[in-house]
Parts: sequence; structure tokens; C-alpha cells
Amino acid sequence: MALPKDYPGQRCSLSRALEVIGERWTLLIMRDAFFGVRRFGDFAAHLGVPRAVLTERLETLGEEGVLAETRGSHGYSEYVLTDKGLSLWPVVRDLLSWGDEYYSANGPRRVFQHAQDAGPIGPDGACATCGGAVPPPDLVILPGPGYDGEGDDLVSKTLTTAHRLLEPIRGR
Amino acid sequence: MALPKDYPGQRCSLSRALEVIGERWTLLIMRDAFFGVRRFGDFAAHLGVPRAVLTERLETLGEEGVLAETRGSHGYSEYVLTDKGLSLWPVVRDLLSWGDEYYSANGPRRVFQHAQDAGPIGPDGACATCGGAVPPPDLVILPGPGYDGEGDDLVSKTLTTAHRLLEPIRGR
DNA sequence: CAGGCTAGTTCTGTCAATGAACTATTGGTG
DNA sequence: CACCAATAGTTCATTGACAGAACTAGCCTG
Repeated sequence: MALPKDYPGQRCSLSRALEVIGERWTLLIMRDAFFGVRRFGDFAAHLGVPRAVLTERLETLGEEGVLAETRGSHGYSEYVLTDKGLSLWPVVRDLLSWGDEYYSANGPRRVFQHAQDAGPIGPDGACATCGGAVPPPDLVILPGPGYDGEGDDLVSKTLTTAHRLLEPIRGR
Repeated sequence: MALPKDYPGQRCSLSRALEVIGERWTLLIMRDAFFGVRRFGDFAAHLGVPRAVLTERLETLGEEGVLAETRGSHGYSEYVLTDKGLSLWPVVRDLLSWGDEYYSANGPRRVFQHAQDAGPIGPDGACATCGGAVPPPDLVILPGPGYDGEGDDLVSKTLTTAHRLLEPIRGR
């Protein structure tokens, strides 16, 4: 988003939602958080977002209760999704599916699997094997047909190795 | 979104999707399109978006094949969702649901119903009666418990009267 | 064909985003 | 304990999208 992040005349809950997660970079930060990124430097390195912007976004997301800042075992801050943040998973998933459908000629770069029964996850987020909706912690992320490690930074590579969603990831 | 609408280092389909529909105002334009708004002046009046910005967004959405510009019976342009645009409905719905859940103290301003069996639509978009996913043309939009017509412009009021999604709406 | 409606365009000031450089805090090592 | 590297975050000048109002051109109705 650009200038003011708010939408003055709008009272729809969509505009309220966009005031929280609609600014530029915010949904990419959320995606990374779902994929396991937790540390300032990893967000910055992976996204290429200006550090000042990243600082401000993390602060906003914290104030809105979407992310929580905690101190990790290493003494540095970690930014972790709250329940409110986790409930944004359908939004992130739908956007990923839409992008995959219309802008990934070779298929998705990353695909999801249900950890319990190894069933593939469809565009609607349901497990093709058991048919149920799968919450983020039960999802495994795997490299998809569209993946070629070309030019990826270390965080990108790590994000694409098989792992559970939300499982902490570190670059280097 | 702000400055450059693109995300240079990113190759994820999410970033590609956000380059199309992630800019400021764009998702509100999409919501209005789902709700039946088709004309330039109605988008402008309802959203309060600067006209120059609206022009640019409609152009981008047209180029990306999300909206199609057609000439209505009145001789003026109409902007209508394409199939590609319609497939963004889950994104809009999920954002609405999330906003309703966390930012609508009195409940949603608008609720949805399955046109065929009058079943209420849950946060996941499924009909509570028949259990199926309901495509936009089969949805009826109704005023919800959080609705109070206070301060709404004419387009807002019209949007909240009972009608089917995508059914053309006019202010005045 | 005249007046009003509609759809844009133009223009200027403002403010967020960018990107690089800098500072401060923490962790690790000898 | 002293030093150095890693990490997190701040500062600052520049750029350019957005806001908002005024303007223009086309269309439509009586």
C-alpha cells in the first residue's frame, strides 16, 4: 500500500482487514512467517524489503496482535504468528493458489502435503486423501514442479526444503 | 501498495499475485465488482478513491485480464469480472471473514446466503445447508447484524439491499 | 442543440518507500 | 575479560505514488 494505510470512508470489514495486512510487503512477511521465518535478518534477506519498512511492518503486526515478539534462545527477537495471525492462512493460501494457477507456467514452486496421511493439498486447502481442511501446523511444504533453485538466496533454498509449516527456519 | 508495485527479488506466485491485486485500493475495487458495481462513477463515489488512481487500477486489472471493459446499453463503459477475476472470490471472502471475526463487534455488516437453498454461508464459503462450496453467481448478499445505514452513500445502501452477487448495481 | 451527466485527465503538494550508510546491542572466541 | 563478528535497528537524502481539487472532453436527454 501506499500513503495512508487506512481507507477513511470505508467501514466494511474488508477495508479494516486491509488496513492491517494490506500494506506493501505485509503479506509477504506473513507468508514467510507461515513458512517458518522468525528473525529480522531473515525476513530482510529473503524479501529484500528496506529494513526501515520491515521494522515498521513488524511493529504494526505486533500492535494488531497478528505477530508476537519473543526472545529466542539465542538472545535475539523472534516474530511468531499468534492465533489471530494463523487465521490468515486461508488468505495466504488462496493467493498462492491463484498465483500458481495463472502465473506459474511450470506449475507451483512449492506444494503442500497433509502431514498425517501424506495427501496432497488442493487449491482450496483440503487434503485430497482425507478430504478435511488442514490447519497450518499439520502441513508439510515440498518443492513443486516449478521449482529450480536458480538464483535463490539461502533463506529461499531453506524455505523450499521439505519441512512443516511454522517450524522455525534459519538462513545460514 | 506503494512505490514500485512489483517485488523485484521475489519469484513466489504470491508476489506475482500481489503485483496484480496487491496495490492500494485494488481489492476494494474487486469487492465492489463482486457486489455488482460496474461503472467508473460508482466505484469512485463508493470508495472515495482518487479518480486518477481508479483509472490506473482499472487499466491494470484490464491488462491482467481480471476485469473486462465492455460498453453497456447506456453507451458508457462497464467493468466486469472475467473468469480469472471471479476466481479471486475466495481471497475476497476470506479477507471479509477475517475482518468480520476480529473487527466487527456487532457482527458482519453483510452476510451471504446460498440462492438455491437459502442456507447461510460460513466463513469458509461453504453453504451450511447443502455443505457445498458456492460460486459467486449463486450467492445472495443480505444486510447482517452489524449493519446500520448511518452515513452510507447511495451506492453503499444499494450494495446492502438483498441482491445476487455480480448482479449489476447503479447508484441513483 | 443546449444543458447536464459521466468519464476521465491534469496538476501540485505531501508523505511513504527506497537504498545505502551508520549505530548499537548481542554472541562468540581467544 | 577483551576483542571481533553478527545481528538488529536507525538515520537520512532521494524518488515517486497518492490525495484532492480543478479542468476537459465526450455522451445523452429533452
